[in-house]
Amino acid sequence: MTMTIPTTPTSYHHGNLRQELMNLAVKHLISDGIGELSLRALAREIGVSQTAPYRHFKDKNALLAALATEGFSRFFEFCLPSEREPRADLSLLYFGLGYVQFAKTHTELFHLMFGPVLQPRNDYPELFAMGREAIYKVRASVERGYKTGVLRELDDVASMAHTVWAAVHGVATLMLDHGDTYGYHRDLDLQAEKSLRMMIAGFCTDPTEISQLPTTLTPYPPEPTE
Amino acid sequence: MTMTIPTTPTSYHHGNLRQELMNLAVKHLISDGIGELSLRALAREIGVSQTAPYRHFKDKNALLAALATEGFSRFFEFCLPSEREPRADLSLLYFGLGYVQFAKTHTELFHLMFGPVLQPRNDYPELFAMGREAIYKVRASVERGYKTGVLRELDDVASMAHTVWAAVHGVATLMLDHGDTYGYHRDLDLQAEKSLRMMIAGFCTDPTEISQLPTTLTPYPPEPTE
DNA sequence: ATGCAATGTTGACAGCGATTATATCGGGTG
DNA sequence: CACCCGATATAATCGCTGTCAACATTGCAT
Repeated sequence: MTMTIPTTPTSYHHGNLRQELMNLAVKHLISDGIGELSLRALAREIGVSQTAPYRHFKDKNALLAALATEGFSRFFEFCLPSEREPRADLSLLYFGLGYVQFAKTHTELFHLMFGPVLQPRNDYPELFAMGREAIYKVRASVERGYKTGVLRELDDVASMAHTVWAAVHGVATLMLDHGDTYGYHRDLDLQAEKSLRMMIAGFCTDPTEISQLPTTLTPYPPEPTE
Repeated sequence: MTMTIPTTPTSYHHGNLRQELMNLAVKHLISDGIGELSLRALAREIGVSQTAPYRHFKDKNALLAALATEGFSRFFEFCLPSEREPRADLSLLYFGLGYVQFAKTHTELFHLMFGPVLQPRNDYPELFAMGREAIYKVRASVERGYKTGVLRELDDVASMAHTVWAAVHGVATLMLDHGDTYGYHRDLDLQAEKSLRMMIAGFCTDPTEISQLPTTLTPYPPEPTE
């Protein structure tokens, strides 16, 4: 009887199936996309019966929802620079840059979190809550921007936050879903950042800070390393 | 031997299968969504064998691509007010409003046309061309706006058009995919229009025209009539 | 008329999500 | 210690799907 930690458990009960399913699912999500992900394939690869996953997830969408929820945790890390930035206008810019960066490096998770696959959201309360949390972060920045006078008070806080969100969301999704309409170049990253700056600058009382901030382009390419 | 026009053909050959498949597919797309659409179900409902559709579409995605391509034709009609408007800034606003309106009334088509389902676009040349045609329309407006001096020359025409596109696209997709994060109200339409105006106004030398134009809200609700 | 390309049919295969009933484990209670 | 119960995994199965290969029918051009 092996007493090793069950990395390769020989026992009847796997013991860590839920987590292992999610880990493997993320991998397949990255390499094959949402549509190709199959519960059966996951179970097969882990070496467990094809119905075992159903002990941990009510159905396939429940697994996807769990992935998306976990994805939000990673997403919030991408937005950390935004929360640490005291200037509200720069904070919004950092939020946008983090948003785009996340979309680029976790494309399939992004589609899961922000796309139409898991709808209506009411069926996934945790996921719903995560979305709310995200928008609240933007609202906080906008409110701060109003108080400090760096943002133009074009509308109430909620509406303004929604607008900022829409701007950022548009840049990111357009980059993902229509990137090949323009060709997949470094230009795309650059264009995304330019678009972000243009729009956010339009919300500022003094746009010079936004335009003067040095570019945050990450070393290109992340290029599918094969 | 009935000589009636084959609305209900009794002959071996259907004669109009391709078009009928597409019509029925659109219907099912509206009521059931992309994921639920099944070639077999379509064939069954039309009263034809389950493999007959493959004489007209290489695979399921080919049918979806055809739908998306056809969808662009309808889409361009929604943008007609934009092309008829001589003032370039208002033209962009109309483009955005048409875009949002289309997304709301043809949600599933919208997801097909602008979402990640049919990717890479290289596999669907006509679809690809349609996307290009759309962006060219925006570019034309931007160029006109530069020449007439109503748009601020924040960047070159292509970049500026991309940015406008991103703004509009963000408003529409956020409305569709995160509408229930805020609740499905008339407020959503209103918010979309406000966001559009805010962003486009930021691109104008004189934003008063944009903000003074009367609201274009259509009678609410389209409400699932069921 | 005849032959060919386009169109539709039949039958089959593998893969999928999901359900039901059954087997195995492990921890807490007597 | 023995026992039982809940949590977990299994086996067998259903109905559905996309897709393929081989065959049947049609209409049009020659």
